[in-house]
Amino acid sequence: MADAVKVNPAEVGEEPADEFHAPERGSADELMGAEIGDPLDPMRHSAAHVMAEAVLELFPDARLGIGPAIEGGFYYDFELRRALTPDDLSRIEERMAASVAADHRFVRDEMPHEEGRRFFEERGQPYKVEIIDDLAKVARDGGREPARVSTFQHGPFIDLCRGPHVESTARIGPFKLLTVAGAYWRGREDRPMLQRIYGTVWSTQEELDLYLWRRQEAKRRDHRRLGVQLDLFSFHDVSPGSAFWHPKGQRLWRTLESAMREVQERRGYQEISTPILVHRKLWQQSGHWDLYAENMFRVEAEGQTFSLKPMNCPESTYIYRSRVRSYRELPLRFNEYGRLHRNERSGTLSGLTRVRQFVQDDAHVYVRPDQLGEEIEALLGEVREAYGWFGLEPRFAFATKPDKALGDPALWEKAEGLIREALDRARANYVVKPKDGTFYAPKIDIYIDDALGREWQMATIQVDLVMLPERFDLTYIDESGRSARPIAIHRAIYGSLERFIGILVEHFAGAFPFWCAPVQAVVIPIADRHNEAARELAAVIRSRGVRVEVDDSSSRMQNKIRLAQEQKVPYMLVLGDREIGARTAAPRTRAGEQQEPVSWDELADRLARESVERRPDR
RNA sequence: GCCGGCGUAGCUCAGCGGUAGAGCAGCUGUUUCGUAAACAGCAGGUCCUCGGUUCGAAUCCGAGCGUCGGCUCCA
Repeated sequence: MADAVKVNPAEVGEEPADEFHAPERGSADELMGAEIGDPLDPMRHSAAHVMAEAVLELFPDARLGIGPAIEGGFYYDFELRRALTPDDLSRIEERMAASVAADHRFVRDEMPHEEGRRFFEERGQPYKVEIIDDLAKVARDGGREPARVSTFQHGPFIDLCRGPHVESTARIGPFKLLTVAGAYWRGREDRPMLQRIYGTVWSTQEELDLYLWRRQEAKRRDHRRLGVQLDLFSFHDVSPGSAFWHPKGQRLWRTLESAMREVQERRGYQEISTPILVHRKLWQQSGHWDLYAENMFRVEAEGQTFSLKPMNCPESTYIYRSRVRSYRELPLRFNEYGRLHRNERSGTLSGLTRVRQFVQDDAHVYVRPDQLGEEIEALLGEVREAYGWFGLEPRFAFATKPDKALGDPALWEKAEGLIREALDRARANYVVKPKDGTFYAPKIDIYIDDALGREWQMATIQVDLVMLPERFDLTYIDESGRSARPIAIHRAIYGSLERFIGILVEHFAGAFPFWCAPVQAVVIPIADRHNEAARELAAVIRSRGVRVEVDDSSSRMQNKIRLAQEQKVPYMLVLGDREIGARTAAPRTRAGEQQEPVSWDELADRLARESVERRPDR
C-alpha cells in the first residue's frame, strides 16, 4: 500500500528492536495503538472473498492463501500457474462487479474440524488445510479439542473464514484493484511465494476517489521524482542505496544540520567524530558481530578484518572512557554526525527512505540515575523545538520493558517511572506500548503525520541501562568517591538526515519553508540592462546570509518566473526600470502573492530576519 | 535475498525483427520584453551490460546489474 508507510527502524535511530535492528513488525499505525478495527473492515474482508471468487472463476485451479482487510482495503494471496497481468486485474474487477450486482448473501456455516479438513482437501486447497491443522494444533497444545471450523459462502464461493462479513455482496462499496505483488506464504522466506492482489474499497465513490487522489498525490510528491526536478540529489548504480548530494541538496542538508547544531550547542552538547572504519574486535565486544554481522560491510586489510560502522554508539564510549569521569561532569552530551553504513538487502532499498549509507543527528548522553528524568524532559523539548521548525506535531510512544530484558529490574522500574513522569510533565501526547522496549532499554519513539496524513516514525530516545554502560564498563566517581554506573541515552531527532529530507520533500511537495529552502530568493532582471543592478541587489541580500541567485539568462521575465515557480523558490524579486530607479524591489511569493515594493536594505533585513526565525509557514 | 513490472538523448516518453524519434532541457543566433513558456536553427543516443537466436536485434530468448511495487496485517 502506498499509504501504509513502513517503519524503517534501522534508520530511525539507535538500536530499535532487540537483537540489533531486527525488523520490527507492524505498521506504525498499529504500533500507535490504533488496532481498534475499522468499521469498514467487514466490507473490506468481504471484498476479498468476492475477489477470490472472481479469481477462481478465471483460474479454477488457483490455490487460496489468506485474504484479510487492511488499512484502506484488502488483499488476497493466490498460487497460480502463471503471473498475473494488469489485464487480468481488469477481468477480475469485472467479475467482482458482477458478483456485487448479483447481491449474494454471506452465509455462515460450521463443521467439525475433521470434516472441514476433508472439505478443503477435496477442493485442492492445501493452504486452507494447513490453517485448519494449525488451529487444531494450537487447540491441542492448549489442552483443548479442536474447535469446529467456520466457513462463509456467498453465491458459489465458500471460504474458510471466521468472519465477520457484510450481509450480502451488494453492501460492498466502490472498489478498485491496485497492484499485484509477490508475497511469501505466511511471510516466511522458506515457504512458497504467492501472488498477492491488493485492492481498495470504500463506502462511497467520493471516499474511493479521495483515496485514489491521495495515491496520485503521493506519487506526484515522491521525493525520488522531486529530488531530480529540484536538483537536490541523485542515485547511481555505482553505489546502490547511497545518495549523491547535489549543491542544492547539500545546502538544504547543511541548513538542517546547523539548526540542530545550534540547539545542541545551546544545550551543552559537545560534538565528537569517530572513525568509520573500525576493527572487528570492537563489534565483537559490542555484540554486533554475532547479531548484526550480515548488515555490516566488511573490509579486509593486511590480514585484519574491519567493518564500516553501522552505528556510532560503541565508539562514543571510547571518548567517555578516555579519562576518569567525575559525577560533576555529568550529564555528558556527545553529539556526532557520523556516516553510517548498513548492508540492507538489495530488494529493500528505496530512495532516501531506505538506504545503505546515511548520517544521523546522533547523540549519546551519559547521565547519573538522578538526572535521568530532567534530561528526558529536556530531550522532549528538543524534539518539539526541532519539529516546530517544520510545523510537524510529534506524537510519542513509550515502549516498556520486554519479558526478555537484561539488567536490574529495580533500575528498569525506576527508569520507566522517570520517563513516564517526564512525558506527563512535558504534557506529551503519548501512548504506552507495553513490553515493546529493547532488551537493554525502555524507549520513546516519535511519530508524525505528514501533509497527506501518512504516518512516519521519526526520532527515538532510548534509555540504555545496560548496553553501553555494562558492556563497555562505563563508570564515574560519585560524591562519596565510589565508582558508579551511568545511564546512556541514545537520541536522534531527525533520525537519519537522508530519510528526514526525503520525508520533508514529500511533506512540503518540494516547497520548503523559507528558512531552509536551498534557494531562498531569485532576483529576476527584466532585460539585460537590469542585470548589473540585479547582481548588486543579490549581493546586498547575500551579505545578510540569505541564499539568493540571479537569473540573468536571456529568457523573458515570464519564463524566469515560471522557472522559479517550478523550483519552488519562496521569493522572486523582479527588477526593471521602475524598481532600479527607486532602489526598491517588489517581491512575488511562490504562492503568487504580489507584495508591495520595499527598499533593498529593508528587504534584506526582512529576509535575514525570517531566515533566523525558522517559521514553518513562510 | 525472493516474486512481478520497468531500463531508448540530461528529463518525460514513443518506436517492439529491416540499421533510432518527439516534447522539454542544452548550445548558437535574433529578440530586451512587467509577474507561470518569445522565435529560429543546431547539436545530442555502446537503445543498461554480457551472451544467444537470426541474413539482420532497441525490438525475440537467457543471464547479470540497476530501479519500481510488494514480501507484517495471520481462516
